[in-house]
Order: sequence, then C-alpha cells, then structure tokens
Amino acid sequence: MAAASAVASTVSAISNHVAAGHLFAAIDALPACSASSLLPPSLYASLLRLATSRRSLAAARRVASHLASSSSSSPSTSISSTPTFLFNRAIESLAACGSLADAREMFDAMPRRDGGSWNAIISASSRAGHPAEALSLFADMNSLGIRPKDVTLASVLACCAECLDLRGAQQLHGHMAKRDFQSNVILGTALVDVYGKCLVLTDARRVFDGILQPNDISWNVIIRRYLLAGMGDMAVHMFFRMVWAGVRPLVYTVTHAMLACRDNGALKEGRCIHTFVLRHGYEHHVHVRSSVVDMYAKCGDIDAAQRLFNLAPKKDVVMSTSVVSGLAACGRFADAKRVFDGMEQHNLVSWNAMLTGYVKSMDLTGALDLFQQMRHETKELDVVTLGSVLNACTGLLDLGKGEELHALALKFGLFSYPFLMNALVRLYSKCGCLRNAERLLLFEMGSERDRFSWNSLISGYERHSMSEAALHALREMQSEAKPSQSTFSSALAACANIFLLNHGKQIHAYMIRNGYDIDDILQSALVDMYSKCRLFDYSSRIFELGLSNDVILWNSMIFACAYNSKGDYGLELFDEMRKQGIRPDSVTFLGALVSCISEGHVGLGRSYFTLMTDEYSIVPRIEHYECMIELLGKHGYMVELEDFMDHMPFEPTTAMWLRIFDCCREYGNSKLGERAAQRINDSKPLTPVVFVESTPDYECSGSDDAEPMSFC
DNA sequence: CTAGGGTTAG
Repeated sequence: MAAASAVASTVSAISNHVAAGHLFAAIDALPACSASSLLPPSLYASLLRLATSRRSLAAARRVASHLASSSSSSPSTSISSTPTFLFNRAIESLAACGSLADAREMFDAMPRRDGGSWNAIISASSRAGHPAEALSLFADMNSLGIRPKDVTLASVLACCAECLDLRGAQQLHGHMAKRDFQSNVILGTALVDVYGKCLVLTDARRVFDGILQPNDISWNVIIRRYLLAGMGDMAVHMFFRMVWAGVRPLVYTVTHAMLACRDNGALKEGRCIHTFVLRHGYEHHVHVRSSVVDMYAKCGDIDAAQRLFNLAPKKDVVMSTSVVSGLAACGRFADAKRVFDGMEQHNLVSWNAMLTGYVKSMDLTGALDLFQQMRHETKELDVVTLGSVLNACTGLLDLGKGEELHALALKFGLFSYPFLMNALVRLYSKCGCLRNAERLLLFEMGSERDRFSWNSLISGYERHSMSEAALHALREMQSEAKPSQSTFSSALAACANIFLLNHGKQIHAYMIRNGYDIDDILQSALVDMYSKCRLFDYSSRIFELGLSNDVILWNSMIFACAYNSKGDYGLELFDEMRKQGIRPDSVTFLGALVSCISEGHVGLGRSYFTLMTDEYSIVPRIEHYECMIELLGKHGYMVELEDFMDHMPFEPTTAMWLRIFDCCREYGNSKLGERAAQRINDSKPLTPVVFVESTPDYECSGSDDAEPMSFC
C-alpha cells in the first residue's frame, strides 16, 4: 500500500514536470529501476515525445536506458512487463534525436519485436541516410515472415529509389500486387517514383495508370520523372492531362512542365502553359517566373523573355542569368553584357553564363578579361569556369595562360573531370605540346578518356607534322573507343602529309566496310589524300560521288588538279562551280591563281584577282599577293609586276623580295632588281645579295648551291 | 525542385 502511494506521487511529480516542459527535472524524478516497472507506459511515452521535440539525445538516452534496465530487472516473470510499443517509441526518439547507432542498439537488445519495431528501425535507417541498411533490415524482416505494413513499404520503396535498386523495387511491386496495395495512392506513387528514378518509365507509367485516384503528388511525380529522364514531351503531355483531369498542379509541377517545354524547344506548349500560369495565379512564384523566362529564352523567343524580365518587379540572379545566356546564345551579345552589368550581384553561375557568352561570340580576349575581373571579385570558380576560359585560351593559342589555368585547376582540386581534362588535352594538342597532351590522356585520364580526348590528340599530331604519331594514336584509340568521322579526317590528313597511300586506302576501305557516312568533310579529306599521293583519278572519282555544293570540297578538288598538273581542268571546275551558284571563297581563288601560274594564264589570273577583290569583296591574304608576284614574275611581266607591287597595301615581305630578285635577274629588270637587293640586304640576311642580270648559261633552277644569290 | 559547358575534322 505504501509502495503504491509512493509510485502515485512519483507519477504525478513527473507528469507535472512534463506538463511544465521541464524535461530534465522529469527525468531526474524517475525512480530507481527496480520499482519502475510499475510506472504507466503513457508516462514514458510523454517523456519520449518531449525529448524528441527538443531534439535532446541526452534525454532520449536516459529515458531509453531506464526503459531497458527496468525491463531486464524484472526477471521474476518470463514476460517482460514493458510493452513493446514503448521500445518502438524509444527507437524512433533516439533516431529522431540524431543517433541511429543508439536506435539500432536498442532494436538489437529489445526482448520482443513486432511489426512496429521493424518499421521504426527501417524508417529510422532510411531517414538517417542509410538506405542500404534499411533494405537489408527489410530482407531480415521478410525472412522472419513478418508482414510489412503499408508505411513500412513506403519507406522501403524510398530506399530502393535512393539506391537505384530496381530489383528490390520489382520485388516490392510483387508484395504490393499480392495485397492489392498498388492502387493505393501513396504506395502507388512511391513505386512510380522508384521506377522513374531507375529510368524504366514504361513501368512507372503502368503503375501510375493503375492508381485509382492519382493526387497532385502522384501527377507531380510522374511529370518530374519524365522530365528528369529526358522525356520532356511526355512530361508536357502528362501536364495537360493533369489539368484536364481537374487536379490543380503544385507550384513545382508547373515549373517542371515549363522546363520540359524548354528542353524540348516546345515554344507553343510553353506559351500555353504560360497562359495557364497567368490565369491560375502561379505567376507570383519566383521559380515559376524564372522557368517561364528561361523557357522563352531557350526556345528562341528572346524578346518575350526580355519583356517578362523587364516587367518583373524583382529581378533575381537566376532570372537575369537566363536572360544573359539567352541573349548571348542568339548573338545579341552587347545586350547580354548590359543585363549582366546591370545585375545587383553575380554568382558563379552568372559569371559562367557571361564567360561562355564571350566564348560563343568568339570574343576570346574579352573572355580572358572577364575572367580576370571575376578573379578579383570572387574566390569561387568551378569546372565550367575553367572549361570556358580554357576554350578561350585554346582559340587564342595562348599556351602560357592555359598552363596557368591548368595549375589553378589542380589547386582547386578539379582534376578527373572529363570535361575539364578534355579541354586541357585540346589546349595542349592545338598548341603543339603533344607530350603534355599525351601524358594527360594516357596517365591522368585513365578510363575517363573518350573519343573526344583521342580526337584532339590525333588532330594535334596531324597538325604539328607528327603524322606517324597520329596514326599510331589511332591504333591505340581503336582498342578502346569507336573512331568518329573526325578521327578519320585527321588520320587521312596525316596519310596525305607523309604520302602513305596504302594506309590511306585502308582507312577509306575501313570506313566503307563499317558503314561510315562519307560526308563532305571526309570526301574532301580523301580527295586531298589521293591527290597528294598522285592518284588523281581516285580524287576525281571521290569528288564525283555526289553533287555537293560545299565550297571546301570544290576547293580540295581544284587544288588536287593543281598538284597533278591539271591546272586547266581546275580552272574549268572553278567556272563550273560559279555556274552552279557556289560562292568561291579566298581559298578557291588561291587555287585558281595557282592554276593560272602553272598554265601560264597571266591575263586570266589578273582578272581573277580583280574579280575576287571587286566582285566578291574578299580581302586578299598574303598568299594571294605571293601568287600574283609569282604569276607576273615567272612569266616575265616585269612592268606589271612593279606596278602591282607599288599598289600593294603593305610592304612586300622578304620572301617576296627574294622571288622578285630572282625574276628580275632572269628577265632583266635592273631598276626593280636593285631595289629588291636593297630590301633584302636591309633585312640583314646571313649572305648579302648583289643584283647582276642573269647570263643565258646560268641555271636559275640550280638554286640548291651554297650561295645561290651572291655571285659578285 | 528555377540559371552556367558539351569538346573532334577539310
């Protein structure tokens, strides 16, 4: 009797402390363990609830250990007096206060477990970020023959999603089918999410269609999964069905639908959803607004994007960044810069958007300057930043700056990003540091290298006259990656450089055997390779394969004629292409001029030069002037040559003077010849020249002699 | 849960 009244007063003391929110006072009032089995379970439950709401692990531990010891200290009866549900609450509380380890210890130590215990520890593990552990507990539970409750299934499904455990999800699907759970909105939706996350959208859709009353969350899940799986068209389709079914979309469902339109370039549908947004009051949500602006910017209606942006009362970073990149993408570069400069603040993404804008618009020094400014204003940078700036360096062939960026990448721990590594391989390849490029590709990229890395390396070798190395790299590449058209185009150029006809033929045959499409680029690479290897007939057969209106292919063929002493045929092609309405470019004219030189068509060549400058407004390059000098000089048009030179927009180069010098000596033009000699000597050559007219028995072509020009 | 990259070739 006395014991009972003591317990009663303890209980009321603890209850009062709990009611007053004095958690630790309540715990301190707990009696010694031996007597506590008499305390009512609801008291423990309220203590645990309070500990959980305070997130106090210390309190939860004390209550839990009190429970555990009072349970084990009553061995008199074979059945513990502490109800299992209290242990379950303790497990939940310990986990909620942040210690999964304590929860697990309690779970392992408890005398009896029911479905609730398993559910408690499984959801605790799942929530604590240990989905694999939760799944293995779930398997243990199954093997004991304990039937999971619907809540347990929901949390296990979430774990499968987390672990991308498709097989697990399929097994759960089986469980659910047996118990007719799949039409349940919550479980059905969870299953849709797992299948969607594992990218089996057909199964996700089948489950979705089996849900009796899909709610806004179910619709959101299927739409989101279609979007993330890259099936934007289906996401948009489902959005319209959702609206049609009379379910009001969640805010994020609207943004997902908008993003799906953006990904698909679906401007029409995007406009439609924009109208929906305005009509149903979603337009005040920042993310919705941003997604609409972004949709317009990406789908090519940049004016609509800018209009909305200008009307927006608050222009946040995200929306401004969308507009900046949209403007930059469509070439309205100055406008992009204006918006960028008008932004209240920049973050990493907005800096990057502007940087890539500069690179896209080919203002590469502008990109480097902006990067400089960025480094002053923020410490942040990432792979995108470095990738863009590296692209700028590559374009500028600025190896020094590129190396600095490489060092910076290492300093920021940004290695092993294939995108960045490929940018570095490209930089080093383009700049001729093939050793560095090769080292990166072979030793640092490991299995991360792909066909882009190899292609950069191979084209680097080819362009830097290391044709054998290019072909060797092609072999290496073939054992791990499928070469692309561009790979072969570099390889063919390499064969052409060193006249490896058989190798070139093999590549040609390989491409045909393996079904590669021989496009304009490959066609011209083949024309080039065969013509340099003196198989002119092959070149013209390749050329005549298809009627192409690609200038560069025509150029290759015209040069093929020139290499193979068929200048007149090349000039016919030149006329033919103009007849077909193909606009010649500066390379075409170069080919025409070269043909005129070899065929001795001085007047024609002069008229082509005029045609190029006057009719086609092509600014002649140094090579064109060299051709004209050669054309006039080689055929003895000395008066015209002197006149031509006097009208050049720049001072002839030393190489030009040297050629003029030779021509003057051959054809006898002492006035110009002496002038040439003077210019040559002004450039301080190792061997000064003196102008003396050629005697008939002097052989000009013997110019390999030690002192070809000074025979004073 | 909204914004930034995407490579290679004649």
